[in-house]
Amino acid sequence: MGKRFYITTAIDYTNGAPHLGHAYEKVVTDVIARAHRAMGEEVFFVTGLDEHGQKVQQAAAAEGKDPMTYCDELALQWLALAKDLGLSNDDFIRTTEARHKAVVHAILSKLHASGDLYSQPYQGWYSVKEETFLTEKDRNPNGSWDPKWGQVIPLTEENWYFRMARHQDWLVAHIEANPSFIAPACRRNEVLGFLRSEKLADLCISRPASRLSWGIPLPFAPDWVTYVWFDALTNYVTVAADHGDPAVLHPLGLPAPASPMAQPPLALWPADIHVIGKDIIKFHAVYWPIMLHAAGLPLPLQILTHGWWQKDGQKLSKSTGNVVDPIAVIRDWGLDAFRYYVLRELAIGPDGNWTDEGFQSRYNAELANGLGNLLNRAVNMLNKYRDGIVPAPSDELAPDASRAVENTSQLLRQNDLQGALVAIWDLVSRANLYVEQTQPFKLAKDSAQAPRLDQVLYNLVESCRILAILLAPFLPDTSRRILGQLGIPAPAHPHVWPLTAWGGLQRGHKVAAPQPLFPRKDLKPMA
RNA sequence: GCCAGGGUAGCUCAGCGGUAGAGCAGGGGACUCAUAAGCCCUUGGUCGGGAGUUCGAUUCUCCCCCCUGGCACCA
Repeated sequence: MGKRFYITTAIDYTNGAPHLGHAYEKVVTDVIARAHRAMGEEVFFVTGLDEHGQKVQQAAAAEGKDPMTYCDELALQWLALAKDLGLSNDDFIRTTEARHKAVVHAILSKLHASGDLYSQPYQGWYSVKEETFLTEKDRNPNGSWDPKWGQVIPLTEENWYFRMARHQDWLVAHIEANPSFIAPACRRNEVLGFLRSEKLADLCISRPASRLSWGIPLPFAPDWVTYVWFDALTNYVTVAADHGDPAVLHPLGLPAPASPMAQPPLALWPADIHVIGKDIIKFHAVYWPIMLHAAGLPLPLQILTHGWWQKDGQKLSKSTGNVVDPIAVIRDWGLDAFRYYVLRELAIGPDGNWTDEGFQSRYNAELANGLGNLLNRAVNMLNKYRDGIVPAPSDELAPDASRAVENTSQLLRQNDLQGALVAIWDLVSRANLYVEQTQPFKLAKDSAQAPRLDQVLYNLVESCRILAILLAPFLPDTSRRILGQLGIPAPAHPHVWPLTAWGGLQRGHKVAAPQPLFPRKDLKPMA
């Protein structure tokens, strides 16, 4: 039972419909998962939903539904998104599942027993209308409360807290000793910056059940439910526990689960990468490591933080209609066009800007004119001049192909998906240039040049075959379609990287008919 | 306010001591296998402002201006 490469997305909070940001994070994670599979690793990729909490409770009530029904209905929408995005996830976690409650209870019980949790009254100003405590920051400069809060009353409430401050020095040391723990580096610096300058406050981990019923009760104090942290973050170990991972079961004192999911048991924990958005970095780079440390569990190896998307230089906003609907883009342009644009346009880290013009420009220039046209002209010429029969191998472009494979592999290992696509397109450009330099359409007119034409055609279709393999993690469907046109069946297993070796196409092999991969589209405003 | 990172061709960015580069966009050309795609050539910048160090600064130092991100419950 070898340790699998375990990668997660953040779980999404189900108080609305999915948008570009959600879709982006999932695509990034999917590509990394597929890349590791391609390069020979056993991978476990999980995404899911965070379904508890006040907003869900309120949204359900507003629709006259009980929360579980509300969550079940929304979950269908999110499962559909995962399918539409072509995700290769191995599990899908929902925090309302029984398997999750068991693990949350186990962690909380362990921390309670070890004295890491304590209860304490909190007194503050409470908005009855909004059902939330207010702070001095919510107060108007003149000391009054904004009318939007309605009636504001002083309220005392007992809650449970998690001792964090005593782990602060340990965490700083851990981050310093593990430079790749928080990526990219600018995020690491930010986390170190505030960890060094501010003393961590203990974390309030509960809400009275009387005020928030939609949650997991504290195992040692059922009049409270656990509040977000131990509920949402714990999902990552829930999945491992549910698949029978002893690295989680033993420290938490959990029995091996009876579920079929745990047969055979998998070794998942610790996670290799948590992919998250920059907005939740403190939870993943500060709270989560401390929670795990206190519970005696190993830490994830990397918190990989991506940026946010804007549209036309403006913040995405439902109220102003400045949104990108990933489902609509996929419907109109195809899944791989969507995946390509978000991966190629934005490196993992900085914020990005979606423009319809940019999308169409990359679609036409890079997918249609670059990759698609290369395949089309290569397959077309082989059909036209050699009845689709592959000639004897020739290795004129082998060094270029192997450079592309080498660069792509290296960049993928660094999670530089954007850089890897650039490296792959270097080969696309090289092969297109090769056509101009060798002019096979002229060679075809002179029977004395037949041997030379054979060489050129082989180099072209073989380059296309290697491109299909390199693209498999990024554009799985396109990869299959290229192989299809080359008359090659889809690989039987995901560990395809050995197929990047030059010379895979055999003499005498018959390719299929050419068909445009990405039909060119006229530039016009997107629907 | 504090911390960090930036301000270089129309756009996105690389360069970081020896008087500027790429991709895209714009302009021109030869070709024709191809999704009128691809290929070749090309216009275009007092490198945010000022001072200093230096034989010499886009590159180093200082000051100023502007932008972005972070500063503890938004992917």
